[in-house]
Amino acid sequence: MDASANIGRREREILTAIVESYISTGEPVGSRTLARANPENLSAASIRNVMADLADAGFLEQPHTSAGRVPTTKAYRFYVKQLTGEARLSPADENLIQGSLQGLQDVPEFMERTSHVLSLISHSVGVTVSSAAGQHNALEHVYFQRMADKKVLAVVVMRNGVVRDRVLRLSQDLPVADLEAAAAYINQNFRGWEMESLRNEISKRIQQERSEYDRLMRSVEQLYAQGALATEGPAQAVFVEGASNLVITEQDQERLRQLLATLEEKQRIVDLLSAYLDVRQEAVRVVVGLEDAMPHLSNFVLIGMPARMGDEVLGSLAVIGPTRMDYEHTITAVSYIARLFDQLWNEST
Amino acid sequence: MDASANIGRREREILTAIVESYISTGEPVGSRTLARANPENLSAASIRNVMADLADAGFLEQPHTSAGRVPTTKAYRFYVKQLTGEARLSPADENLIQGSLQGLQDVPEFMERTSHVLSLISHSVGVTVSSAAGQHNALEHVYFQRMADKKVLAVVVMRNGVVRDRVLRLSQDLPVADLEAAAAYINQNFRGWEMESLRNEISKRIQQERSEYDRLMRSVEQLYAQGALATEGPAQAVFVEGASNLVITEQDQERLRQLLATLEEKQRIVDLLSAYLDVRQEAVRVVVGLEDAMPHLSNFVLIGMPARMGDEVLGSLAVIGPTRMDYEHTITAVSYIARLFDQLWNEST
DNA sequence: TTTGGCACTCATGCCATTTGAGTGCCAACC
DNA sequence: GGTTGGCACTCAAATGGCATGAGTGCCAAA
Repeated sequence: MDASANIGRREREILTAIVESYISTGEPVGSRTLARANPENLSAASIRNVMADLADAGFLEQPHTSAGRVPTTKAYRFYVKQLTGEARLSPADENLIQGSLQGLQDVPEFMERTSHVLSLISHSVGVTVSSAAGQHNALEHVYFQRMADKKVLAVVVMRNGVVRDRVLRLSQDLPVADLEAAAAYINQNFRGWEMESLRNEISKRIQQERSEYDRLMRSVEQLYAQGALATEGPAQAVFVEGASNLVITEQDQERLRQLLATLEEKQRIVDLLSAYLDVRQEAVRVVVGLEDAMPHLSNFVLIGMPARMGDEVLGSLAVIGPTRMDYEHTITAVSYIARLFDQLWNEST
Repeated sequence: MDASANIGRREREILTAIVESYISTGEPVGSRTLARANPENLSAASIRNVMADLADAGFLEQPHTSAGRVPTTKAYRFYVKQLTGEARLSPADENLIQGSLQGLQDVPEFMERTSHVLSLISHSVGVTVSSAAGQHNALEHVYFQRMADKKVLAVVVMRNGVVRDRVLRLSQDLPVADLEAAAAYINQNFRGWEMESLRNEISKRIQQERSEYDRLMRSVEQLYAQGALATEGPAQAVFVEGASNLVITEQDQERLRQLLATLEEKQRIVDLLSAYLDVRQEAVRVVVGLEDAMPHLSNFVLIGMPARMGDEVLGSLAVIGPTRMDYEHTITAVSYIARLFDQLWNEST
């Protein structure tokens, strides 16, 4: 039943050679060229036979009758699966990465530089997304500043150093003294609490006190209701770099335009990564054929993994590029950066 | 001496017609077509004469001998200068803008949405840069959090609601109590001070106290030395949107690639805007011919102005696009958004 | 000063032709 | 039976000739 069953050693070698040739040249690959390039024992005619089989099994396609063969999505998946994953980055690349990530101050900075360096190394689009604030985030300090009538700036500092600020619009004005009291109350009672349980507890206390006349709790309630302690914060930060690399790959004008437009829509990137990358995965994931999730990204590949700092997932890093890409190189780079990030952060903290 | 001297009414009309025709079609414009399109009294031959004069004066160029004329940079500058600036946006565009800017929370959000809406309206690249923190920024509150050995998170809240956080690496560890004391000292003594004079005063006091043994001042000095109160903050936020629009305009592959690459380098954008936009300018500035500042941006135009909130300059907004663009429309949109921003902010504050 | 006419230029599009890489299939070979 | 060489056939892409048409410059007439 399964067409892949008839894949023997010979077939595998030829398929690999075809994929690699197509990746490097971009031209449909014919039996003759292949026979000449890989001067193993095989002749063009034998290769032709194998190619016909591979085409039947759905690994190859012909753009038109008298052209060479082009690998299908299935072929790329097969090719990626049989990569050993033991490749190492070149020293030059390691230096490039280490240099780029030196002296990092915060996570967004890491995200930005990573997307950049990924785009350089993969010659495709480097993409990073910082997670919505993690669940395992403990409160360190809150601060409220009255800015105008009914308008309050809330600054929340988490234990891990993330600072979140937002402007709240209250239904009723609160004087500075009340704001200070509310901040003091929260800081004294909830410092070190995880944000989620903190929110639960506060809403519980608000319920309890509701009946009573308690000026303090009424202030807290107002602030809480307006999301003073919400952690989703602003939209997740998304960094997309290297879009210019697509110009070379993508010949068709209209497709290129749509591609760039898609990459500009941050939300789509977030969706894409969250659809394909699993927070728990330990290794790089390669997704060939993104057309299901995003029609404009047919013939594109996602190579990515979550960025961890110990147990906490701080975001995802990925490369989005054409199926014709150096998989091994890119996979190695992505995994290298993810590992390095975890290390760097631990060391310097 | 000045070639523009011989520009009469007739010449001006024809030049304007040529520029407009070229903007809308992209084809070199010939005397015949022009005569047919603008069925005024003039015949092709007369127009030819005028065109020859305009070409001599440096307003027109020919791609090759037997082709029509193309406006030069000089012609665009002339064209822009004679625009009345009295155009109004279409209601649709006004709605689009107002809708996009509804419910703004903070300046970066404004910047992001504005670059997007500008790219939509101009069909070019919308660019916004948020200023490095203004000079006229008063301190509201600082907060220090010890994160690890010699590592401190500094959070500075300004009176205008800008929150800046950075991780400091101290040469010597400070216990939590010292950090709290330092924060309290700064908050009590300098709340409401402008950042710049604040910094001067602090460094003065540090000088004075240097000889004495004063634990508090030593803590403050350390924190200050590591930039706890620096306001440049992280790199300025730059938002570039609509790069996909360039695909249609720019036919040449290699040029397109360089263009996109240039637009991806945030620092270049900052440089470009700061080179051409003056903080004090009240109106939209149109810069035709960016090749001086950036070779890859030849044949490109910058249309922008600073974004103000009262007296304070919060950043710049601009459109970067090909010389073939709808100047009047874009100018109007840029100025409309800048005005709207100032309004919106004042209203809601 | 404006206009019509005329000779000349050149990019562009069209067509027919050639070229070359590729395929499929068959018969021969080890 | 898998492998190979040979052969006829296909088709995209490159090539070159040719017609087309928009454009120019210049000149002479209105």
